[in-house]
Amino acid sequence: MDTTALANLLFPEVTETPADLEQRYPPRNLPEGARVCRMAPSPTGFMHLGNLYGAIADERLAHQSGGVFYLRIEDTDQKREVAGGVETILDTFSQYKLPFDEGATLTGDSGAYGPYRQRQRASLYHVCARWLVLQGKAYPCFLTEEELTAMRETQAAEKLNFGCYGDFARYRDTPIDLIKSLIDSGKPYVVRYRSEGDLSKRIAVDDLIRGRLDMPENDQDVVLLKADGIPTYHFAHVVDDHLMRTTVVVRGEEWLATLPIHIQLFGAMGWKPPKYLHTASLMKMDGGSKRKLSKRKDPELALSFYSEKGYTVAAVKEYLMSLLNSNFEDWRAMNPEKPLEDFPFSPKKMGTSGALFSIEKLDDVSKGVVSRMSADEVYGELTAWADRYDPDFAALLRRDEAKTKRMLAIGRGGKKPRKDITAWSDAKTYLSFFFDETFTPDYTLPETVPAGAAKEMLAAYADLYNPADDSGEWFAKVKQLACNFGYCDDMKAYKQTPENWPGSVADVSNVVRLAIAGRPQSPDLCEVMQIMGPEMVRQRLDRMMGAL
RNA sequence: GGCCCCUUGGUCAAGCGGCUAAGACGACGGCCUCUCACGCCGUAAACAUGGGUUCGAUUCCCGUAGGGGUCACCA
Repeated sequence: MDTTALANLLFPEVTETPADLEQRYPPRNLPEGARVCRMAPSPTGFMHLGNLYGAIADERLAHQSGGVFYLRIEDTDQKREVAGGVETILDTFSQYKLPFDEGATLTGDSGAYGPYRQRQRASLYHVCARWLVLQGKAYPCFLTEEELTAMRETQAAEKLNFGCYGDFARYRDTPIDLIKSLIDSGKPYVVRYRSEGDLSKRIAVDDLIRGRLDMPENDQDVVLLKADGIPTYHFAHVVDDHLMRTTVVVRGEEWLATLPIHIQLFGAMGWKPPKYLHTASLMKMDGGSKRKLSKRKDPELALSFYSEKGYTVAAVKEYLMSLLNSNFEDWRAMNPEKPLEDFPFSPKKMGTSGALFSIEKLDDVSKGVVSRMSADEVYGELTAWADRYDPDFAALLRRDEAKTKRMLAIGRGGKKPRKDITAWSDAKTYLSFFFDETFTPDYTLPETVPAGAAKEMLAAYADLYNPADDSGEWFAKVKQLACNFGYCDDMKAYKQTPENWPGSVADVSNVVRLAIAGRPQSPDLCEVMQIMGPEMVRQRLDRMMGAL
């Protein structure tokens, strides 16, 4: 076979060789140990937890080592591409504060190893594919979709492995004249790698978290270039990660099965493969068993889910980091105030089996994160969230900015801060009683207080109430009120012999709480009343008395 | 079906030949307490299974089972 003639027939426009590309994209000049990692999403308009999970590992690995973290857009599948897909990707990474050093931008590229969109790299893949053809390692294949399907059925019937290999690779040794006439007749074709691999032979590959892997060689003639001349993932990965000088490829474990293909292709090109780090997939409990999170079935996989609920960026990252590195939680407990970037991230600490995503755990992490924020920070983030998802609420927050901040400051800042807020959507619930517009009281009284008594208590309290009272004076008055109505003002005594009283000071204070907050729970009532001010307090006392 | 990965409480997980098998979330109970939230104390709860190797296996090896993934001109 005259491979030169075949190469010229297939790639008449190609004049360069891989050696030329080596020159154009020389090895990076980086200090020893610096890692080059990439985030390589498809612009499908859908960013999910898995993307972020891997990206955090990429970003940490790169930046912690003084290396490069770059963005490459894998747009080789036009069918799945969505308008604005790249914008979504860029927005997500800027929102989650994972800064790229180079890569695709909204309008083009930034960096010396571009282009960073695979479709724009077509000529690069062609140079490499042509070279493989020249070496006799690649050939055009004219198998149609129907023929491929039929092949698979035969293979299934005969209990053989699926795929295009050995004798099934019918176009391997097609004479060049026939190839030429098929091409001239307009028959579409793909370019396949001609595999010399043998399933009975083994290869060893090292994975950064799994250690040495022992796998069979690849014997499949995989597609390098699709009929439209655009590469498949396999070929694009090899060409791009080599020419872009990636040193660590972080990707999901679903790529483990095709790793022998990649190793084979790197070998065929005469290139050294990068290091690999295959992450465990995020799982979810479904019925009785675990399964990989699916974007069709699981709304919580989409990052937009967390934005809408108002989970903070910091909380989602912290939670993901705790899944990524098992010792992160301990480190965080020791270093509650340090930025995430100070944590010494290590691939060795990553787990190999799929972690079940737990929203309860996220909530716990989230409460901790929010409780450590200042009232001003909470106000700022909450308002920004409301601007986007709940403008009416945002307007209330702005109108009463100073008071809202004081409300948010209750129980904040000490050693043991309150943890009422998980995400901004429930901050709204938490604050709802504070604004007349969202105040929807439920005046269900404690069982120990009849309506008539409650009304009298409120009237009596209205007389006692002094806006200037501090918490000591405030509570003294509530106790006095309790006594006046024959309720016990000593909780210890009451718990010993509850039958001696109609109820306790807790019930009495809850009547007042009901009037002020419209519900049986609230943060420190005295503080709340001070923030509301006498006018609002009296209004609310009157409102409840009227309702009873 | 072939191949690959994985297997410690409900969940996330320490462990890396000898331990009463950590810790966290969740659950439950209690304390604190004017409610709630916090905090504190406590309880229940695990090495999938069968063979080896060894004085000794959660830990090493093999098998089995189970779970997951992958076998596209998708990534």
